[in-house]
Amino acid sequence: MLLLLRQNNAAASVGFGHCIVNMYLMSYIRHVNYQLSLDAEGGFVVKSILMSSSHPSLSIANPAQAAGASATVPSPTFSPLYQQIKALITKSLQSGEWRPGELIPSEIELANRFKVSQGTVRKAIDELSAENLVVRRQGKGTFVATHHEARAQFRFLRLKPDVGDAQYPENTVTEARRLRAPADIARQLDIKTGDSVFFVKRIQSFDGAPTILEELWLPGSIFKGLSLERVLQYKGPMYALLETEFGIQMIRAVENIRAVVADQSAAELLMLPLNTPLLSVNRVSFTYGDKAVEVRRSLYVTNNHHYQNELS
Amino acid sequence: MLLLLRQNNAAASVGFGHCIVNMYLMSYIRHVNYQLSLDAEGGFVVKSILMSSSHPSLSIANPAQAAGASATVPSPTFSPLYQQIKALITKSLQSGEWRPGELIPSEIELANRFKVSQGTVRKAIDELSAENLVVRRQGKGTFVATHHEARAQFRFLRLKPDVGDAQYPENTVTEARRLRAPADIARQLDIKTGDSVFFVKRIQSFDGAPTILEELWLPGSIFKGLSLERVLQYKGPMYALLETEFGIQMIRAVENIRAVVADQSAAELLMLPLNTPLLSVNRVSFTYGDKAVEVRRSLYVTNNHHYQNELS
DNA sequence: TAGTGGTCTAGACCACTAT
DNA sequence: TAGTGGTCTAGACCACTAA
Repeated sequence: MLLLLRQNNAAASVGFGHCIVNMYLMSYIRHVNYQLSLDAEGGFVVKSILMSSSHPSLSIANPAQAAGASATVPSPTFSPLYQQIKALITKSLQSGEWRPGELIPSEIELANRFKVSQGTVRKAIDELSAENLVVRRQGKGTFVATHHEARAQFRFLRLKPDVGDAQYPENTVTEARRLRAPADIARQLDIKTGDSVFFVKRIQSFDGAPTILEELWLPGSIFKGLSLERVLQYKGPMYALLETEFGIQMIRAVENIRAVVADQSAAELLMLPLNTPLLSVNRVSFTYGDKAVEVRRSLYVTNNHHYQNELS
Repeated sequence: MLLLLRQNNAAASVGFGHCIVNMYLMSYIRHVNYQLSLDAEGGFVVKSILMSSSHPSLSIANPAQAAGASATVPSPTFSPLYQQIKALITKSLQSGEWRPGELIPSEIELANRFKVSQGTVRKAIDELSAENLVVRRQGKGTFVATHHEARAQFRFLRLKPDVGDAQYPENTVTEARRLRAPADIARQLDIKTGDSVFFVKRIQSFDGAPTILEELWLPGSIFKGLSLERVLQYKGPMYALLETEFGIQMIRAVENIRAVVADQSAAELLMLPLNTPLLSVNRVSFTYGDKAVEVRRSLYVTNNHHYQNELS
């Protein structure tokens, strides 16, 4: 059951199943309490709705959670309608109702489904598009973003050649196995030290020159069944593999960058003199719900490349 | 004189002075030619407008420039109305009609001025806000962004302490003088080698520890009268000084980052051992119209700090 | 030709700020 | 209370795509 709280609607209607409860929220409503019970299909049925009025300036704070129903109901807070719609669409993206690369329903369809105007759906999708979760294509529709696309290849890779256009790196995996999470990795993945993680070590080369040496840690509980064979066999971006095989989409990442010098091991693997300065990039990647699903520690050779960043 | 080309307006009206020419643009219009002449007040007067029709699929390409009037008329291309409004507002920001920190006219006022709906102005301002050129404040109005503000201090500085919150750096200027632009600097500033530039060298410290060693080059033609005294005297962000004293706002920057090791000079100034790895950050900053107005080469000590970047 | 997203309008009510 | 930006709607026409 969906429950949307809206600012600007005089109608009050209550529905069940996959439908909407429109509530006339006037500013004098202080509390909304409602009782829910499970119906035959595992959904919720509204047993009662209580509202109490109070001072006009007081607003309504998260009635769904107050009712203890936050676990299953999509936790509608008193946020703008388009934000609630955005959250609902995001939930469908997360649940796999529409898979990466697929067309999502048109704005008009979504507007009908959620019983809001097209403009409100549009604003929700505008934000999703700005966050690169979906891609709009005029005349065709709106598509779920995917890592299987030329455009997406360099979305998370900021290392550019000093001259010429960005190229696809050539991949050499040197290690890929399951191991127990060290404390620092576990902390960044929000799991427990010693929990199972899948570890990958690889070298990426441009024009035959080893340029990136990186180590990846992926939570074993999420990426069950990942193996050396699968990693070796797959040609293409790692995030595309994870998306297709495990249904996990990387949608955001934070990188912390430092300067270091090459130690013996790095120098050998990157075919550089000892103590060559390198960029150390520590990335944590997130999927829906701000859940960390990858730690990646990379060393970038910046002799003929640079890390490019736009500020505004 | 303003000339707006609009997609969705059945009215065709022609006005003079600070007003608008609404043109009914149907898709069969192939060319728009108009002759302009100067009026008594230095503005333009429309002498004639010619349109020729053609195949429906052909669109109109920049009639103002075709008419040779691009120098004074705000070069209205056949872009969406809100983009044209955005360009006009940007022009007013650039010209200083509204100064940094000041309130700009309300959406309704701007809508009246440009003879468009409030919604169209809103969409234009939405984009300006997303680009950090203006700041919206509900109930108060829309303000021109400024570097004189706590929030803006870290807009262009991505170096964060490993522990604790970002702090204000302490500044030590070691050099500030006029000199002739070296070839590489000149190229990045889009000026000629040997042209006058103002050069600043300074050290920024956090908690007394020298952390950033940087050199700045500013085009002398733009920042006339900049002096060692002025730079030493001013306490606060460099960009705030440039904004206030010279009316030049930094609105965008591109950074290229590499790893290097400290040479003798850097090691001494940063009080580090020789060959300590450092981040080398080469920044080019831009003002309105994508005009480069600063080259900044910084060395960041990343022993207790890191360069933080969000990817999405 | 039908369907999609893109632009534009007009009008309503809201929350927030200042007077 | 008046004025601002924020949300929401309904409806129109546009450009683009594909059948």
